[in-house]
Amino acid sequence: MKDTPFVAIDCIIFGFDQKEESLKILLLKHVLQSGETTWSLVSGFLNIDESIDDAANRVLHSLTGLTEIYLEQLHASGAIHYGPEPRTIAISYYALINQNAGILDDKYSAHWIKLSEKPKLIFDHDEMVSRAIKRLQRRALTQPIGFKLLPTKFTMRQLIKLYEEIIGEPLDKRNFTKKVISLGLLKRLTEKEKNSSRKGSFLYKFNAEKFNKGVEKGMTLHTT
Amino acid sequence: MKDTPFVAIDCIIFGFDQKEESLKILLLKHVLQSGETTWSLVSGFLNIDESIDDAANRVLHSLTGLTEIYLEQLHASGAIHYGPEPRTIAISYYALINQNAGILDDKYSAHWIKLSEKPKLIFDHDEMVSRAIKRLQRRALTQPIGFKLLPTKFTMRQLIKLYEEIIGEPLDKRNFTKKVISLGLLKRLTEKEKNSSRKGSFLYKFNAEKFNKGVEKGMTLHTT
DNA sequence: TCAAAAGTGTTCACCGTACACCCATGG
DNA sequence: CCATGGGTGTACGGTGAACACTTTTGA
Repeated sequence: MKDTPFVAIDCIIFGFDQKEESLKILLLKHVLQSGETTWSLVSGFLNIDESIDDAANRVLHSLTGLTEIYLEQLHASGAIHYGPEPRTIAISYYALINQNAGILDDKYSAHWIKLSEKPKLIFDHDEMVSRAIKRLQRRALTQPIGFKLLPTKFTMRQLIKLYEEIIGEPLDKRNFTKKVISLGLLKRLTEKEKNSSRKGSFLYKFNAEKFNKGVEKGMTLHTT
Repeated sequence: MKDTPFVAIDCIIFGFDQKEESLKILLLKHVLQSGETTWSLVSGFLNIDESIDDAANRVLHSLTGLTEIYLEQLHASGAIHYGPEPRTIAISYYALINQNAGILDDKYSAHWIKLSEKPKLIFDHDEMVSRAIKRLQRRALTQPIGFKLLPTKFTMRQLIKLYEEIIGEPLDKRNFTKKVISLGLLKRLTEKEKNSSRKGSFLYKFNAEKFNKGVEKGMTLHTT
């Protein structure tokens, strides 16, 4: 028996589907020789000559083609009698993608799945996902992290819908708008987006300077 | 070269010295053959046949004799070119000890060191400590976790001093007392502790039921 | 009698929350 | 002209924060 375990890297990748206005995660579909189908997180193994953060980036890039991703370590799990043999410990990361979660499917055999429609995953990946959701919820309420899931220009409606998806509760439009504006995190552009409504709605960008300060101060959001 | 890394477990163990009213961590002193002295966290290696949580408990117990400890995983670190060869990744845990941080020194060759007097530690243990302090500070402001550092019966003064040590700022006695009482986390006993003052001060215990609810609701503390 | 710690209330300012109507425009 | 989504302000209550004096009793 080996005396050191394998180290797996598992990534919970969140994306916001702007069309469906829903939060999704990127999953890999495996078709076994038996014909059975299983699902897993985007995963790989740590190489002996790379740091674990590098490994997470490599895994993410090689399976999705994505780069410059917000990535944060979540947890190391290493129960016995659960998961693959030989002995493996798993380090999970969660990632936020600021691109429309509807593209890049076929090329990489990864699929964007609505959180509410998530199939059962292998090993302890389900537990990792629920841990990632909790982390995302906590972060969203204390840091302006949700912005990392949106494209450069976005409407206030998209921002609200995104936060509603994350925390799983409806938000008050006026209070939310007031809050994010008063935090100074946003720049309203003069452009309007005209597809979604007859009136058209303003586009916003992030105010990058204030953004970083805001992370420290925290960002409390109104619910209901 | 091996293709899987060693997995180290490093524990940041916090204790509250009631005599000195200061927060301390438990460190191991190593005297090298050269006569040089180095310091490290309480550490060990993951065995192939135990979970990582079990490993943390084992390491903690074998080096301190302590059991039934509050333990929480912090982070996995695994940079290359830093730390021991052969390749090792380290999983850090932080622990809170509810016993007076002045005992059990000699028996286990571990030393309680004031945070302000912490020597430089080996590898990336300093980084782990600062991460642990941050975590403890955050937890202390949102969960009644600080109670885990006190004995069963304690005075309000001790509780305040502990929180002041944790967050590194003075607290308003009246506001703090009001807050913790209103949260219902405490039971005031009829006993008084008579050593610290002529008047004597009431002893408190935790209200275990409300304690767990309080964890969910959060506990905000007054500063200044 | 005095020193040293314990105990206790009030006021103010801010912010989170609830809540509803008019605007612009493409069809 | 009307349906659809966009945009905006006010009033109330709760809570965090500031702040000082009296009590007790061992030495």
